[in-house]
Amino acid sequence: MPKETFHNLPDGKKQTLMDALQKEFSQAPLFQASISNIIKRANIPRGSFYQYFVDKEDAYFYMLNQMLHEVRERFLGMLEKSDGDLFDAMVTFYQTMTEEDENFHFFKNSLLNMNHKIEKTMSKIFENEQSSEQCARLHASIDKSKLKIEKDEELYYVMKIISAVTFHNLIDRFSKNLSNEQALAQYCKQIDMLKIGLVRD
Amino acid sequence: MPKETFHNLPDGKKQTLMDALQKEFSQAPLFQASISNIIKRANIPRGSFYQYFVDKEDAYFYMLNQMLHEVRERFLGMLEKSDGDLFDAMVTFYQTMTEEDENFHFFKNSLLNMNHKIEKTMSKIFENEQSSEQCARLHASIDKSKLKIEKDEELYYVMKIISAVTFHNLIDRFSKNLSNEQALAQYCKQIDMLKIGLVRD
DNA sequence: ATTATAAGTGACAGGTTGTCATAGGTCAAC
DNA sequence: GTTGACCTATGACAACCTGTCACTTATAAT
Repeated sequence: MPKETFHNLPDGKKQTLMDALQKEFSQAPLFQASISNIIKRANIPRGSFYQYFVDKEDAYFYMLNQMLHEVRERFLGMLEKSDGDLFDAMVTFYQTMTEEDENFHFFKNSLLNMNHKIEKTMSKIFENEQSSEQCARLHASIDKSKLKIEKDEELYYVMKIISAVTFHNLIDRFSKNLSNEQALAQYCKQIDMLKIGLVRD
Repeated sequence: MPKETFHNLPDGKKQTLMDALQKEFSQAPLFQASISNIIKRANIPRGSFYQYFVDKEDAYFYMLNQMLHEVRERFLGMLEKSDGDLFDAMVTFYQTMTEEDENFHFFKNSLLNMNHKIEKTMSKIFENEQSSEQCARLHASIDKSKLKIEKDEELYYVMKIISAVTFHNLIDRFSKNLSNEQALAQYCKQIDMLKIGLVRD
């Protein structure tokens, strides 16, 4: 987490710094991004950076969390719009993630170089930890009657499966540079298979 | 790929170097491993390393591929032993990957810091690219009559789904330090859900 | 004005990487 | 056995990067 000092910063300076972070992390994945670049861009001295953040990771995860908050809201919105149909919402979600908005390159880099810490953070979009309070809203928005689950706990596994497959498809889309149409078709195919199951009755 | 010079090395020296690589990459993930450490361990001068490999990545992927070759053989063996039942074989495979053999830490590091390039390489275990010749043996070993697929092409998606879920479970197992029993139970649960499908009929 | 507390700063030590000029070995041919 | 072609070995080096720290400057409160 950023240090107190960062939060005390006047809005202008804070924004400049955020922009610098955003640019650097859009250009290179976490492990390749450099603090030197960031401070050059933000035009702050080296010492100041360490006044605000513990290190590169700290800054990165701050950014990432900020962005994910929006994404999560968007996802919950989709879920409500699709009357609690998890699969429909996921497909819509998948599509928005492949659209080239201002955060496209940031997410692309993050997905292509996703270690377990990044993934854990990203999974918050579908907040899902067993016994988390935060996930109440998610649980409330999903129409469970459509799902083949008996206990609430099983929803946890459903979410795990779906998010695993979704992230993998996004990564595939980016690493192979598939067209949006191709990638979407593949994703939908897989979602369908998840729905009906993989073994013959 | 390692340079010619590496292959020309006398076996003893080659082995020493491989051991040094293996140790370094077991101790730290690719992005944190250092060439300086490797050459210290292997007791070779800096210039020599670059005589053998293009860079750290080159050395890493050489190692990884070597190891994966064995793993793949093991997996195909399991598949045959379980009479072509893909799901049974996967569960056995999952278990062997969580056993603490000599390569345990190497794979743990790789899984916890798996970018798309590492993942692509690892997926070779379940070699599966559409229109690849290499995957003939895999296709031959799987009893497709047990699967809900119509065209051969659909097997591609089945494998994608299963490997996505499997890798995610392995990562979960390692990052949360679950016990083998706990982790296996969760994995089997998810495999079952994949088999029968996620939506109510 | 004085003092305490917070923030800003850049030179620096210690580490890393990839390169390159130089030195050393091997082997076939003359 | 000398020559030259070719491959390999070597470590000093430039260029970079990170995290720290002693020091300066600002702000606020008494």
